[in-house]
Amino acid sequence: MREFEDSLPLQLLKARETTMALFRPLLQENNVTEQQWRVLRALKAYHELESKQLAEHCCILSPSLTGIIKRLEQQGYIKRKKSDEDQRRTLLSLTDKALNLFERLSPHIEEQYQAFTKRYGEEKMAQLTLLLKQLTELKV
Amino acid sequence: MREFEDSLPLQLLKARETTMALFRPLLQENNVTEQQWRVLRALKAYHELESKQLAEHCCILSPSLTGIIKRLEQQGYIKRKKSDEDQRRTLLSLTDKALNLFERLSPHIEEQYQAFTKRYGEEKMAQLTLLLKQLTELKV
DNA sequence: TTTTAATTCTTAATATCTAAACTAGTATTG
DNA sequence: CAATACTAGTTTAGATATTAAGAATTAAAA
Repeated sequence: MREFEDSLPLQLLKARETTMALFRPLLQENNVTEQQWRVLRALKAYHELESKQLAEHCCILSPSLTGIIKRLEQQGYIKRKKSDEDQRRTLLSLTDKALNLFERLSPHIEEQYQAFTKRYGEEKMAQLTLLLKQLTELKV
Repeated sequence: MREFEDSLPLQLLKARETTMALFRPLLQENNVTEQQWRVLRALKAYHELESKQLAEHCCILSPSLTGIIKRLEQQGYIKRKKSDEDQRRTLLSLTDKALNLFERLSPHIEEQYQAFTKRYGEEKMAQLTLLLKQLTELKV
């Protein structure tokens, strides 16, 4: 039987914990959860998305996203509108308040990222990114 | 601003999803959740642990672990006893029922692992493991 | 030794995860 | 066009995550 710490899912989980630790304090100061931030970032990158696509990009299941969107809307960070062609679809996008949030946070995020990359090593960072990408592409 | 998909935490999350997809069906067939399985595996590796150490190994916070342990105990997979020296501590260990579960599942788990390693490549697997370990050790 | 501080575990409140069932709108087929 | 199948999104129920606060016990300091 494989040893506990050799488990690849666990290694990935711990690595993720380590990286998220860099950003968590900043997010917490601004009352944004980790998942909310993921959703906001996806919407910033794609400008307008349907709920299903958003879920795909963020690795969040639809039922979770329903609640996350509801709360983000209440906080005034995102707006929704019904699609004209298909009444089932909802189009989501950011508000100005959300864009302001990015203005404020992005510099600090980037700073953390740079500092971390330096500590870890640019080369390793590139290697790791490549390996992760190749792994994820095995999915199908 | 960094592009959405370049986010290291997101890459780690997706990679983890990919690897967990290998084992999820098996766990689900046996009515064990991902976290429960993680706890059981840690206890198998260390034989006896306090709640706090267990949380550490499993990357699960104490409040979550309280509930997980309660349910695992109800299902007859783990047993608890109070420490003699320190009444605050609770010692946890596996029952025979849990050991039987491992007998049944381990071969299939290992099989999935082997197949995946083959697809991904042994060399890459080793590289990835090393990079993740080095990353996680930056924590402190 | 009495008070204070630290530690282990639990509870509470809110957010999220997961699988399954459900609603409403759309597309297909006969 | 009516019956059926499919799709996007939601709700539900139970499990877990996260932060803060609380209870019990032990260690440290005055």
